This record gives sequence, C-alpha cells and structure tokens, in this order.
Amino acid sequence: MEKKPENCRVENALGILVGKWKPIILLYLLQEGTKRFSELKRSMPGITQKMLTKQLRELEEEDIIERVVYPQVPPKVEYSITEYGRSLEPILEAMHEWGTNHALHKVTKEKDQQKSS
Amino acid sequence: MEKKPENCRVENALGILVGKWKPIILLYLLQEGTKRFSELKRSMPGITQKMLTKQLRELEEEDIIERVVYPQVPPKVEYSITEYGRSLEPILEAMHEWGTNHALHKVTKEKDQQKSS
DNA sequence: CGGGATCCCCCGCGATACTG
DNA sequence: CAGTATCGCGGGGGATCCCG
Repeated sequence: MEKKPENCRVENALGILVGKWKPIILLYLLQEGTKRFSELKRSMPGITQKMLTKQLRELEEEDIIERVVYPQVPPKVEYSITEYGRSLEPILEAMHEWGTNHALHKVTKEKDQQKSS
Repeated sequence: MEKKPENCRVENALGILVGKWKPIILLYLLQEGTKRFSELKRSMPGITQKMLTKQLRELEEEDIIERVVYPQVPPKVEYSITEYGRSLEPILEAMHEWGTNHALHKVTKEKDQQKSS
C-alpha cells in the first residue's frame, strides 16, 4: 500500500494543532472558558497581535473555536471553544501527559550517557 | 499564569510527530513491524532518500524508533518502533480517528453552506 | 480595543549529484 | 543499498506601522 502525506488522516488532526501558539490557546480556552482578545494576548507574553489574530482565525476556520463580536465602542471580541472543538480535548490531554513524561525520559537518557562516559 | 510555547508540554509530543513524513513512517512501522530502508522508501512514493534519512534520524534521536545496521555488502539497515515508541500509538490512533471524522465534518459544513446560498 | 497591511528572515523540504 | 553534500525555494512567523 502506497503512503502519501496528503492521504494521512493523522495529518488532518495534526494540521489543526500545528502553529506556534495553537496548543497554548486551546489549553487556555479549555481551562478558562470564554476569553477576550486582550485577555488572551496578556496571558501570552511574546505573542504579537498579528500572530494571535492569525492563529485564532485558523482555529475558527476549522470550527474549533468560536468568535463573538460585540458591536460597541470600544470593540469587544470574545473567543471560546466550540462543542466540536472539545472533541480535541482528549488528544491534547494525552499529548500533554506524554510530553511531560518525555521530558523526564530525556533527562534520564542524558544521565545514562554520562555514566557510560 | 503566563504561557510560552517552550514551556508547553504538548509541544514536546507535537514536535516529535511534526515532519512531513513522520506520521506515515510511524503508522507503517507500527503496522508492519521491522522494515528495511529500501522497503520504507518504496512504500512512500514521492519521498527522497535525503528526507527519509532525516526523518528517521530525528525519530531515532527521540528513542521512538530503533536503527540496526548489518555490517555486510551490500549494506542492510532495519528500522523498527521501540518499546518506548509504542507509547505514542494511542495518540496516533486518536488523531487518526479524529482526523477521519474531521474530513466528514468539513464536507458536511460545505453542504450546509450551499443550502443557505 | 481588536485588528489589517507590509516587509523581512529563517528553516523545512525538495531536486540533484556523489560515495563506501 | 543506504546513505551524505550542496543548492535553492516557499511559507510560517516576527517587527513595525496604520485604522475604525
């Protein structure tokens, strides 16, 4: 059976999570619920407005998050995880757990290499 | 609480899966077991030797796959998933399942948009 | 306040050629 | 057979400035 990246279903999920700030945004919204643009930005020091906007747009495009605009001055925009988006939570949690363990794995590996040197 | 990409545990796992051919390589080795370099290359039309080598090296670096060289002419190199690497299987399966469903989700969404137009 | 528009840089990835 | 070495591009991501 021939394999191509475009046909790999895993990529469908991966493509949504990939993006420098996407996992952070998703974990934050999953924990904290609905948040304003400025709250998101404040919680992520280092991110630019352009990047935050872009990542949010891409997640919205995939129906993972919802964007609600309140027509008022000054503007108010709120973001939250959609029902559908919550189906990603088990995957994110699994990756978080695996990632935490993997950090330990690397440290252990380095120590083993020191012993044998 | 301040969030930074470098501190996100999810990234630890994500970084390992990210790479154009990595999910395919992992799924293939998980299904088929041990495979030679040439078998891997043949099963993935479109991949170059350089890329296959690079992706394999990166996975090996993280202890996800094992590389065994047989000192003979012509050369023979076999790759397989490590015990540790198998801990990624649940995540890959979850992403595969989610990704499959997400493809359907997009199709449904497009049809809904056609109706309302 | 919550963006959009521009410019720029880095690096993942591909094509090609060479090697023990 | 299973790799390295070199060259080049396209796109993700950052910095900066402007807008209703």
